[in-house]
Amino acid sequence: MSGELPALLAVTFRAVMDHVHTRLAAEGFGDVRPAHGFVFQYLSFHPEATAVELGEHLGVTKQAAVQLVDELARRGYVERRPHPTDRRSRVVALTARGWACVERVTALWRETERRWAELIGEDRLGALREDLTALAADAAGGRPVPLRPLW
Amino acid sequence: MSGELPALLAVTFRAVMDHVHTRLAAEGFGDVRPAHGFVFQYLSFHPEATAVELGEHLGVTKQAAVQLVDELARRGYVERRPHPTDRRSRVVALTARGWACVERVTALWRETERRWAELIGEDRLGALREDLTALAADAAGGRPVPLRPLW
DNA sequence: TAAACTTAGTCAAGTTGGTTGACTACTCGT
DNA sequence: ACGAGTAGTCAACCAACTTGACTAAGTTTA
Repeated sequence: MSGELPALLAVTFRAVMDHVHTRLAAEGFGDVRPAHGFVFQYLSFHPEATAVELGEHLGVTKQAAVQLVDELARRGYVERRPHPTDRRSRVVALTARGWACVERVTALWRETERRWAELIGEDRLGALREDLTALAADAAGGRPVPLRPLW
Repeated sequence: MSGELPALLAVTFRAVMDHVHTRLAAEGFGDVRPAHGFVFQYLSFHPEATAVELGEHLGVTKQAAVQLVDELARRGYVERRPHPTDRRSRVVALTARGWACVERVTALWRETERRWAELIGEDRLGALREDLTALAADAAGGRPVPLRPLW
C-alpha cells in the first residue's frame, strides 16, 4: 500500500510517547503535560532563555509562555532568576528536578532504540535513521522545524 | 547519535503535515483544523458513524464530538441524517466536499511518498515502510493506536 | 544627554475547545 | 410492558490559550 507512511510516522511516535509518559508517571514525573516537553527540550539547549524567547520558539504568546513557566516553577522543574544585565528580564533555568526529568526522557528514548535494534537489526535501524534524517530535511525544505506541540 | 529517533519521527511528520495544510488552504480547504482530520479519517472508514462512536474513537466526550460534527456540518464537510432504524440516533456522513478534502489529503500523502522514493530510492523506502510498520506494532504492544490529535 | 522608540514582563478580559452533570426520548431484553 | 441502558441535548464550568492596554527598563538618535 502506498500513501500511508505519514500516518505510520504519527502512529509510531504516538505509541512511543504514550509509553514514555506512562513510565514518567510511574517514576514521579506524572505532573508534566505534553506541552512541557517542548519547554524542557528548549531549555536543555538554551539554558538561560527568557520567557519571550521561549514563547517565540513554542509559537505562543509571551503571556502563555510565562504561564507555562510559572506552572513548571510551581512544580519545581524550573527556576526564574534575575537576568544578569537586563533588569527588565528574568532567565528561566531547569532545576535539578527538571534536569532529572529530561534525563529520564532521553534515557527512555535510547531504551526504545535499543529495543528497535533488536527487532530489525542495527543495520536496518541505521538506514532508518539516515533515511528519516534526509526525508525530514527535505520535507522541512531548509526551514527549521520547531518540534512543537505533538505529544 | 542515538536516542533521537522518536524526535525525528515527530519532526518528519510535522513537516509533512505543515506542507499538507498549506496546500489544502491554497485549494479552498483552509477551514479545517487538525482535529478535523481525525474525524475525516474515521468517517472515511466508517461511513455511517454516530456522534457517540466518533467521540469514543477520538477519546473525547460525546458532547465534544457533537460540537466537532456541528462545526464540520456548518462548513459543509459532513451531513447529519436520521438513523435508518434507531430514532434516537443520527448518522454522520461525509458530503461531496468532505470526500473531496479526504481525497486531497491522501493524494498529497502519495505525492510525498513519490518524492521520498526519488530521494532515497524505492528499495530503501520499502524497507522504511516495512520497518516502521514493525516498530509501530511493537511499540503499540498489541493495543490499537487510535491515531488521535497530532496534526 | 534627553527625547523617541523598542522590548520584557504584567494585568485583565475574552475566546475556544474541551469537561461534568442532569435531563429527555427512544430502544431493548426479559 | 416495564425497567435498564443508550443517543443526543442543555447548561454550567474549566483550562489553555488569545488580544489589548499598561509599566518599567533598555537602546537609538539627533
